[in-house]
Amino acid sequence: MRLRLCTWNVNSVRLRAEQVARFVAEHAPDVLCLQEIKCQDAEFPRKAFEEMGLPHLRIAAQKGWHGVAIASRLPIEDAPRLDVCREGHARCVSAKVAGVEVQNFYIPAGGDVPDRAQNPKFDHKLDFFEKLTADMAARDPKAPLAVVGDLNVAPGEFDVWSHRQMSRVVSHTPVEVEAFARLKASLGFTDLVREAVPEPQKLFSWWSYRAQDFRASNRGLRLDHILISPGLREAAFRLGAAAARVHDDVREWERPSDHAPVSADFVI
Amino acid sequence: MRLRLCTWNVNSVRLRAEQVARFVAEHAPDVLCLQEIKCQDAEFPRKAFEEMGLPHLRIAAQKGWHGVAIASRLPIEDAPRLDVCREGHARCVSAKVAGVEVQNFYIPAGGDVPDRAQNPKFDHKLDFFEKLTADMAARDPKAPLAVVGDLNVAPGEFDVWSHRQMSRVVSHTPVEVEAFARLKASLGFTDLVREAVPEPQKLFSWWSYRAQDFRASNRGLRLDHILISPGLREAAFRLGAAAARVHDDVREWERPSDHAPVSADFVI
DNA sequence: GCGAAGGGTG
DNA sequence: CACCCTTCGC
Repeated sequence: MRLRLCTWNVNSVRLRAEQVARFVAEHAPDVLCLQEIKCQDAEFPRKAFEEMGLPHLRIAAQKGWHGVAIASRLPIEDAPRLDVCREGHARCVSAKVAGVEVQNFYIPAGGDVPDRAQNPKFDHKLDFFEKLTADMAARDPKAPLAVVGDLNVAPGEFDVWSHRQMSRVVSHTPVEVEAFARLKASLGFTDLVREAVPEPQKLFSWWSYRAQDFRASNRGLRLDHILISPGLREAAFRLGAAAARVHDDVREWERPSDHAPVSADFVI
Repeated sequence: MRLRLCTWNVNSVRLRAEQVARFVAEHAPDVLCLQEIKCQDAEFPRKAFEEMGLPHLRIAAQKGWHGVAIASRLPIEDAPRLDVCREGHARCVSAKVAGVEVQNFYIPAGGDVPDRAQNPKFDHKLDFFEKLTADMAARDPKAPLAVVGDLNVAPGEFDVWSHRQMSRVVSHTPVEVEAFARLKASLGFTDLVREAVPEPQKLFSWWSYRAQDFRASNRGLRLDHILISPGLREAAFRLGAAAARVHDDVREWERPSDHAPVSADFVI
């Protein structure tokens, strides 16, 4: 069976309901992980997701800010609820679908100043990575697990439009890149989208709203990720190469999110 | 030549550009007076008005609030600029089109408490009426003049959904009704829309956004007016009865203003 | 630039 | 309810 897993920072699920429906109609994800739903649980457009064919939901929501959800075509079983956000924000949600554990995160952006002592938001971001890394280090690598979401770090030099300029900017500073690398190493994760689109190809999943024409300037960052455990590698590579991509055309739609969806196919 | 003069409180001309275009396409006003354009001069959608066939503009604008404009199919000449708003708001704009002077006003709503001493907004509203009345009293009645706009007073008992209840509510209190009557008397104005739709017919031009179904409850007010000087009466009645109306169907359109357009035809 | 938030107005 | 404002975050 093919299992298509997608992750998308929608920047308000209520304002983006139409675009989500279009993406689901065009690409038929089996599991859709959302970040920045920006609504309370009761405000989530459940009916729209039912009509899209994704009736099974796990939602972690709060008023107005953050918020994550997993919508699934197939029934959802419980998966461990991680306690990695010290501020109590709605930034983590989990599910087990077709035997695969999915952990969906919206990691804090981290503010402007890349200094833990000066900037509590940056400290929170690194603390989030540390807690998450510690949890993953204790896992069984053979269990099928996907860690997905807006991790708010562009981990490689080809994941940013300018490695030199971005090295001083939050999302691509050395300390964040190292935190990402430690998370990846903790369980031997595969960065699946990067495997499918190898370096030195540039690959982005986010472009600022501030650019007039995001295609022309193309000052993007790859912030949205699908990391898979060793136990899920076989399912990802059963057809040879990894089938994973960024749906950057979605960034051109009417009233888009600033993030594009990212998807990966598994055979399970 | 037929001259169709319309007035409409659009409640943001930028958000209502489509509805204005539709109204102009369906009713072909020669002169369209707008209130509550809610934008600065540079933000006014000039191009859209050119495309509607109303390229001649007079705009009195300020940031975000109030703001009035006159858009015309025919060239505009200068008309007296009245200094009747003591707060310096963008509430007055004038034009002379085809020999007819048009004075377009957005008179202050006046707040909640109908007491000049307690409520400075109510005092401002009455002061505005007094200054305007004084200016009009000094005019030549034989000159063709139209005073139009959102005057924020429902002057007659059939201009409100409930005369008894509204007599204690700002817009229909006795002191406002008297202020309106004095303005009307100052130059011998004709309330043209009321002439076309005589009492005791109820006639409204505004319905609150708060009502679920404005047709069902029909708790409207007639706040938008076309007053004409004795010198313009002949042009209004040349075909017998006055051709003036409220376009209440517009209140049912998608994303409507809370005010409906009002129009009057002249033969000049 | 584009989302939220709360506050003010009609 | 539905516009404006400002502040905030990304």
